[in-house]
Order: sequence, then C-alpha cells, then structure tokens
Amino acid sequence: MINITLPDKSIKAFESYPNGMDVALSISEGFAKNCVAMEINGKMVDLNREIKEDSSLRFITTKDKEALEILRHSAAHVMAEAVQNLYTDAALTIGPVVEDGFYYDIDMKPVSEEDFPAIEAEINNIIKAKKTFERKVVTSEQALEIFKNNPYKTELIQELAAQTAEQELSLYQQGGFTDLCRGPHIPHTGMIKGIKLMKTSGAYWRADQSKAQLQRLYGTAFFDKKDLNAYLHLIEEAKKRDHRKIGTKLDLYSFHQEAAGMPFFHAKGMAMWNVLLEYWREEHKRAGYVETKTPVMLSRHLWEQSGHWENYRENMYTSVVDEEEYAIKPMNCPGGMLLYKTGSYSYRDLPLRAGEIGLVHRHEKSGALSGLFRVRAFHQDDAHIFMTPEQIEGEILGVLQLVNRIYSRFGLGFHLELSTRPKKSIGSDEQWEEATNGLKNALNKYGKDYVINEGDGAFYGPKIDIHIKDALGRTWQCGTIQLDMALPERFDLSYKGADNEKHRPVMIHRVIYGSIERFFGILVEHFAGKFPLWLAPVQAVILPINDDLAPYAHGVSSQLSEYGIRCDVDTRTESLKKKIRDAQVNYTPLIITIGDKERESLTLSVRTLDGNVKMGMTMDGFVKSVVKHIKNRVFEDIVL
RNA sequence: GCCGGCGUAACUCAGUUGGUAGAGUAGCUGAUUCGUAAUCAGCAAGCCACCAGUUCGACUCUGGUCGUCGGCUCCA
Repeated sequence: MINITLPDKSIKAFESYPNGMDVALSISEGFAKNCVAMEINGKMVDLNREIKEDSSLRFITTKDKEALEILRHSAAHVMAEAVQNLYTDAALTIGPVVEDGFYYDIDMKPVSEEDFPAIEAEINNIIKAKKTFERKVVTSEQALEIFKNNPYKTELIQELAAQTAEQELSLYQQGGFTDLCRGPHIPHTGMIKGIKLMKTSGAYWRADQSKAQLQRLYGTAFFDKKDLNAYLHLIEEAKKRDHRKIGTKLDLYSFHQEAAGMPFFHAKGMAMWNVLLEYWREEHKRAGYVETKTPVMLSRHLWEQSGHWENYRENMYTSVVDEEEYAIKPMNCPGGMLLYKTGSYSYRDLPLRAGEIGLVHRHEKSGALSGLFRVRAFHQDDAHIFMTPEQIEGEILGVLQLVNRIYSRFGLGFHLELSTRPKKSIGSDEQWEEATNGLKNALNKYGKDYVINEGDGAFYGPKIDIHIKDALGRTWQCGTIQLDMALPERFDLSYKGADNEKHRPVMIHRVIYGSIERFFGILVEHFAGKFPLWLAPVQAVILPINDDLAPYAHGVSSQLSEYGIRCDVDTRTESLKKKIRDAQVNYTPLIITIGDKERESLTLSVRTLDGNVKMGMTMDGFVKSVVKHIKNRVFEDIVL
C-alpha cells in the first residue's frame, strides 16, 4: 500500500506502485491532461516515474511557472532531434532553457533563418508523432560508449562522472533520439502547441573564444498557440518602438559610419537631453550634491596610479601629446580623485557629494555596438561620494531614495541587486564585510526586496545595481552604486577625524541614468516616442489655417517661447487636416490651430493627442496650465 | 573581435537566369488658402556602402574593407 499526500493534505492510497499519471488520473482525466511533471518529496521528476514509497506529491500543471521551463527543455530536445535528422553530421552540445525560450548549441555547418522552415517542418513532424520521453539510467561508462562519437557530450559526461558519486547518469529518449539530460520532461511531444525557431548565432563551446565555434539555434515554445502569438506580438511591439527608428523619425539623433558607436544628437534630441539634465541637476542640488567637471584626456601616469592602465587598457583610446602618452577617460573616477586631493578635508566636510556629467570613451568591440544602448562615447551622470565609514549606510540610503525619485518621474519601476565579493578581489575580509554590511543595512532600511548575486561585485568593492523596467516589461540595468575601497588607497585620500588623526575616506561611485545616451534610448522605447509634455522635444506646434495668418502664428510662437514652451510653427501650404495629422504622428502634445476667429478674440484652439479640442482658450489660461504641467513634470497627459 | 543576415534617392523599401534602376513618404515648383488625422499636378533626387577581381558588360557573381542588424563575449 502506497500513500500519496497531495498539497491539500489529502491522501490517496494505491495497491501497487503508481506512477504520477496514475495519481493524476485518480483525480480526474481533465486534470491529468494538464499535468506536465511532478515534485515528489521536493524532487522534480517525470510523470511516468513509479512511486515506490509513501510520498508527498505536487503536480506541475501547465499553469505552473516551472511547467514552461520543462516544456521548453523538451522543445530543445525536439529541435535537436529535428536538426539531427536533417543534418546527420551535426554534433549536439548543450541546450538549456533561457528567459524567453531555449537554445541548443550544435557543432554543424552554419545555418541561417532560410533553413528554419525545413527544421520547423521536421519539428512539427516530431510533435505530431506524440513521441513519449523515456528516462533511462546508465553508468558513465555506458554513456561514454553511447556518445563516443560526440566529443562535447563525452566531455560533459566525464565532468558529470567526476561530480556525482553514484556514477549514474540519466538519458532521455524520444523515439529513436537519445540525449543526455537531467530531466524532467513533458509526457510526450504532442504537448508542445506553439513552437518557433527565433534566431541563430555563433557561440563558442563553453563560451571560450579559443574553443570551437558552434551554431546556436534559439527557439521558443508554449503550451498554447495563443501564448506564442502573444509573445511574437510583443516582439513586434518592441520592434516598432526601436529607438533607432523613432530617433530617425522624430529627428532626435543619428549615427554615422565616420564615428561608429558615437551618436550625433540633433537639435530636437538636444532639447530633450537638456531637459533630462536640468531635471537631474535640480534633484541633485536638492540632495546636497555639488557639480564638478574633469578633463576628457589625462596622462598615462594617472591611469597607472588608478589601475586602469593595467586592468582596462584594451578599452581605452590613447594618444601622444608632446611625447607623453595620454588616455581618453573611460571613467571619471581618477579625475575625481585629483579633485578631492586639491583640498584638505575635515570629518565635518563629509560626506562630500561631487557629481559630474562626464563624457567617457570606451573602445567596445565592434560587434557589441547597438544604437544608443551600446556606444563608444557616452556621458555618465556620475557622482563620487567621499565619506566616513559610519556614513556608508546613510549615504547609500540617500542614493536609493534619489534613484526612486528620479525613476518614478518617468513611470519606471525598478528592482535592486546586490553583488558581493568576487573571487578575484582586493582588500581585507574586514573591509569587505563592513562594506557589504553597509550596503545590506541600507537596502534593508530602504525596505525594497533585492536579489543577491554572490561573487558578482567589482574587484574593488561590492555594489548595488538598479534595474529598471520599461513599459513593455523589459528590464535594463541603469543605475549602479559601487563601493570603492581601492581608489582612496591608491590615491592616498584622507580627512582629519575628530581625533585629529588622518583617516581614509570611503568612496562610492554611483550613476542613476547610467549612460545618458542609453537612458535616452530606453525612454524613447519606453514611451514609444510619445513623451510626457515636459520631456517632449516639441511641446506645441502652431498651425495657421491659411498663409495670411503665418505672421500672427509666429507671434504666438514667440510669446509661448517666452514662457519656455518649445514650439514650432507649421507654415507649409498644406491643408489643416494634413498639418494636424503630421503633428499627431510625431506625438506633439499640444496642437494649436490659429484661424481668424482666434486672432480676433486673442484665443487659442488647442488639440491634444487624445483628439480632444479645446476652443477659445485665453493665452493666459493656456500658458498658466501648460507651464504648471511642465514645471511639475507631470507624467500624465495634460487635460485642458 | 567571432558567427550569420543586411547595405539601392533624405526616410521606408521593390528590383533572379549579369545588359548602368523604380515606388511611397519627405523635398522643391505651381495651383488650391483650406476649421481639426493625408488637396491636386509637375519637378528634382542614386558612382546601387567602398575597393579589387571575373566578364564584351556587374546593383546582380567572387574576394576584401567599412558600416549595420541578431546573437556570442562584454557591459553604462
């Protein structure tokens, strides 16, 4: 007699050893159909596993989060079989589940998207055949024999054998196809209802450039075709928001092959840029920061002292000036160190919060460049905070609060990640402990959940990374708060304590926008080009309904400009309808039509992007409410 | 940097058995002077990314360079 305890504490009894499917069927046939795998005493296994002792059991159904991973893992096997069937000399390596699907790295001739239809057709044959996944346990010797023609699997088996004491490995077989795998898998291939190959790329075996280049095939899979379609739709949406496209359309910035990876900002882009910085300066002033500026190019000696020459040399642009070697700064901190050293500080001067909008250059690999998201020249909204060790917690908390203020203004949510001491690091255990605890205490006090990335910190100190979430739910790392225990040492920074002794200040290095270029790009995609009024490159466009009204329209424009409203006048000899349409597709928040009526009554007729038109607004009334809306940087659309 | 795709007018894109190129939008000119999401007509615009090669002849085929896109790697 076997007793199975279900999560609701009910107990099912079986005469002989049941497998998961038997238990599921004992609940109901419909339920069993949606079961994907099960967890027995906390261990995830296949549904067809026989249960030989009293156990607690939890079914994983298609609704559970884990189910999708299991499905995709199985889908990876199906794709691997399809590829193997079509390309008989292909050697499989590894095929894990990733965030939006799965991939399989395969040693084979390069494939492109043109090959997808054939592979997908084969995949669908396998799915239609409803092949079951059979688990087999073998010894590592047997496994080595089975995969003797595949050097990658051989390497994996040898590694696994060295790790596992029992020397037992599991294989999964679907029809005639066998793969090394921990499992579990879905009961049969027919459960995959929506599957699609997404892209290909090269990838190195074990992510090592010196090793074989493999073909990575990306795919995704769902239990329901509808989910697949929704996912594909999301990708389409993201494509429409591509900041490279919108930036061109709205005339914000451009890229040129004469300066790869170095964006050009146009007048309208700069208008937004300046708004972003104006806001930044306002918030930072309020938070007790001063603003500084350090040179773009500094002598090699400085970089040797900071350690960049040794650790970051390959990303730095250099030049020789009067026979002395210079480097264009990839980071602002060494310059910031020199600034600190020009003064002498008492503990009463700390914390010292010195911000800098610093233009940095980094020679990124050509293949890494991508619009505004990954560039070679960018501005960091940097700041260095010098403080006493006791101030760490309070200062970090202050930065977190500032981060929250600033991101909220754009309607961006965020989450926090704490990265701790990596294997390769400098500094003593005590220093690390004190620093890491400082960060943790601040995080706890801040009260928002955070993820810990063990060993992911910088070699010179632990850090908090801030990941924002945009309107499509995509996350981006922007802000970072890094505790630096190296530079104050290397530059011999000090302050006078209350004890009249010299002490070493602690330094943090933090950004909020991160790269202003990148943050800009994120905002473009986040808003899909439809910016809040305060941020819009052109806030109002004035449309005279005939040519005679053009001079008056220009007059209105200069009046509005006096109040800091960014406006354009559309004097093209086009129909009003046409001008309105153009203003709408460019997401100009305020569309002002000027006709004889308006001129005579000195009023404005204002159309907002929602299509509402407010006629007969007085200039005063309009300016008052618009200026207030802009000044308060209201996120929501203006209602007149 | 590596793998694969792509590079045609300012923008978005057509253009296959190799015979020096089109469309829409934007621009310009003219007509229309218009009341809330596209008025009409005409014109101009391209060394088909660049450099070699194959060929009588290359946008088209081959090689290389640059840029770009998706990944790998890296990261703000």
